[in-house]
Amino acid sequence: MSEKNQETEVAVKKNFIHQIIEDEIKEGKNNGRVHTRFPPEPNGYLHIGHAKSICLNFGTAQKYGGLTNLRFDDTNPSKEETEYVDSIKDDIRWLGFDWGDREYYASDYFNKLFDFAVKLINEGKAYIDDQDAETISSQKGTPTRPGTESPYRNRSVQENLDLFMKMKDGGFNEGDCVLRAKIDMDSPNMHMRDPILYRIMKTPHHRTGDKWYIYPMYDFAHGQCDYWEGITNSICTLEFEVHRPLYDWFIDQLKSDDYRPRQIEFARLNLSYTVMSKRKLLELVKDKHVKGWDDPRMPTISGLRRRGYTPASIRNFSDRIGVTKVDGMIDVALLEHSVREDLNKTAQRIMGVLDPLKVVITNYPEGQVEQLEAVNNPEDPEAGTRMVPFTREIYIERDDFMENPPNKFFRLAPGREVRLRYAYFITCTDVIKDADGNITELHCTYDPASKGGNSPDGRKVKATLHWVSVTENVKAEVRLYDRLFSDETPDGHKDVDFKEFMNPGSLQVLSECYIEPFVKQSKPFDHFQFERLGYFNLDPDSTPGKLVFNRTVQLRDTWSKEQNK
RNA sequence: UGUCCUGUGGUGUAAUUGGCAACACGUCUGACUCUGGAUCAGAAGAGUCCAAGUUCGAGCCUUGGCAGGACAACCA
Repeated sequence: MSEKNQETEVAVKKNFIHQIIEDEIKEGKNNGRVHTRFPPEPNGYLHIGHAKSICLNFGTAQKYGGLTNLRFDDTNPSKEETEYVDSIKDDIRWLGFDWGDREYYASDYFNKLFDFAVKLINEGKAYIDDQDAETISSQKGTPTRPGTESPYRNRSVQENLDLFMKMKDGGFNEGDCVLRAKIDMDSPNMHMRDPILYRIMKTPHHRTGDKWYIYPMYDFAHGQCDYWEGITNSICTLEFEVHRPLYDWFIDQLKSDDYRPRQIEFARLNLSYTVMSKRKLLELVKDKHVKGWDDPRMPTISGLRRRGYTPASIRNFSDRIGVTKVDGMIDVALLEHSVREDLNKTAQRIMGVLDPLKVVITNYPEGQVEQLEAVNNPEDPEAGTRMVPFTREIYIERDDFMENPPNKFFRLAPGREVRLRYAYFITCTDVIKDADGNITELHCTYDPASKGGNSPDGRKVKATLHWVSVTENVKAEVRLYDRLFSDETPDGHKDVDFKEFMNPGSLQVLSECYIEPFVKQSKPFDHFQFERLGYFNLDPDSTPGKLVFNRTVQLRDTWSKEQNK
C-alpha cells in the first residue's frame, strides 16, 4: 500500500530562538534575512536528536521565509567517510526537507581558511608551536587556574610564515607542530587560551584526497564557513556555548561590514531508555549488539524509518518537545504517541494473528470460502473496503481465549459468544487439549444470521476478535521490538557501562504468524495496522516467498493495563 | 577555587509592556464503539529552587543564596 498523503501536522510553536529572530527582524538586522544551516559531521548516522536539529534549522528558515544550507563539517579525515555523507542526505530528504543546491562541505573552504590563517600570522595573531600535545595541554591550565604562555609564542611573523608553509607542504611529521591563535592564556574561558587552529594529519580526506597535510580544527572552520555562506543564525547545541567567544573572535577578524552570523545554543534531545551519542551507537553497531545502523531498535533516523515511523510523526514529535536551554529528558512515550497519532489516520487496517490458536466452526460447511467485506481505514472513508476470505477453520490469537476467565476478561471463553470481526458471531462449545493439557484447538458454532458482524435479533456481544483463515492466508515472520535498554538513562551511571543495561528481550521473532491475503501486494516500508494489535510495516528483509513485518508500536491496550493492576 | 548556562505538575513546554499558572504526553474516571483502538466528556496533579526586597499585585523586576549542567581532545 502506498503511503497516504493526509499526514497530521502539528503547528510549529514559537520558541526562544524564534523570539530572538523576530526581535532581530524588528531591528532590521540583516535586512530581515534569515539563513540557517545544518552542519553534520559525516562520521556516523543521523539519530532522532539530529532530527530535532534538522526540524529546528529547516523549520525556522521556512517560518521566516529563509533558506537552510546543508554543510558537512568534514575537518577531520580520520573519522569521516562518504558512506555517512550519503546516509545523511537520504535521511534529511526522507524527513521532508530540501537544501536545494546549497550542499556545502567545510573542505570546500580549505583554501580560504588557509589564507585566513596566513592573514592572522601576518597580523601577529597566530603562531607555530613546536611543543607536543601533552606539553601544550599542561600549559593550558585548568578551568580554575590560568595557563602559561608557550615559549614559541613570540616568534617572528616571517618565521611563523615559513614554518606554516612547511607544515602545509608536508615537511613535518604529525604532531611536530601546530598553528595556534595568540589570544589570552589568562582567559577564564579555556577556549580563548591560544586555541589550536591547524594540526598536521597525513590522512587522505574523503573529498580532497591527499592534497592537504594540515587540517583546520572545528573552531577555526565552523564560524568562518557560516560567515562565508551568509548564515544569519548558527544554531547549535549547548556544549558549544563556551565556544561562542572564540566563534565571535574569529568573526571579528574576518568581518568587513555589519554582517555577522550569530551563534545560538539549545539543549540537545535526551530520550529515555536509549543512548544518543554517536560513539555509543557506533559501538553497538561495530560490536554487533544490533544488526546495523538501521536496526529498528536504534534511535537513528534510518532505524526509526525501518521500524515504521513516518516522517510526519518525527516532525510532529520534534515540534511538540519544544526548544529550550534546559537539559531534560523526553519520555519515549511521547515519540510513540506521535507515531500512533499519525498512523491511526493513515494506516491500512488488516487482520493478522501472531500467536495462532486454531478454531473449527463445526456447523460451517466444509470447503466453503466466503469473501467478507472489511473496512480499510475507519478514520478515512476514502480508503474504501476489501474482501477477506472466511472458512470453516480459522486462527485466532491465543490470548483471546481463556478457559477460566477473570471478571473483566471479555473475550472468548467456554460457552461464551463473541464476534469475529466483519464475519460472524461464534460461540465456544469445546476446548481440545493434548496429553499435557495444552489447548490445541477450539470448537465453536456460528450464527449464520450474524453474517457481517451483526445479529438481526439485536443480540450484543462484549468482544470482537480478529482472525485469519487457516487455508486462505499468508504466513509471515513478525519481529516484535521492545526498548533496547532496560534503564531510563543507560549512559547515566558513572561506574556501569551502558551496555550492561541492554534489554535481552528487545527483539522477539515470531515465525508462525498468519496474515490475511491482502498483504501479498505490499512493498517494503508499507504501513499497516494489524487490528487490535498495533502498527506494523513490511521489512526490507522480505522476499516474495517470505514476508517479514516489524512491529512499530503497539496499540494502546487498556486490557493489559487492567491485568497489571 | 574561575567562566558560562539553567532551575514552572510525573515528563516536556507556555504564560511578549508585572494581573491570582495554560497546553501536550502520561495517569485515573465515565460515555460511545463491529479494533478493550480511535473519538467524546471529566478528574487528580505545580503555587513556579529558597530567602529577602520593590509593588495594590511577582513565575516575570532587584539582591543574596542553593541546586544541576557545560568548559582543561592536535574531536565535532
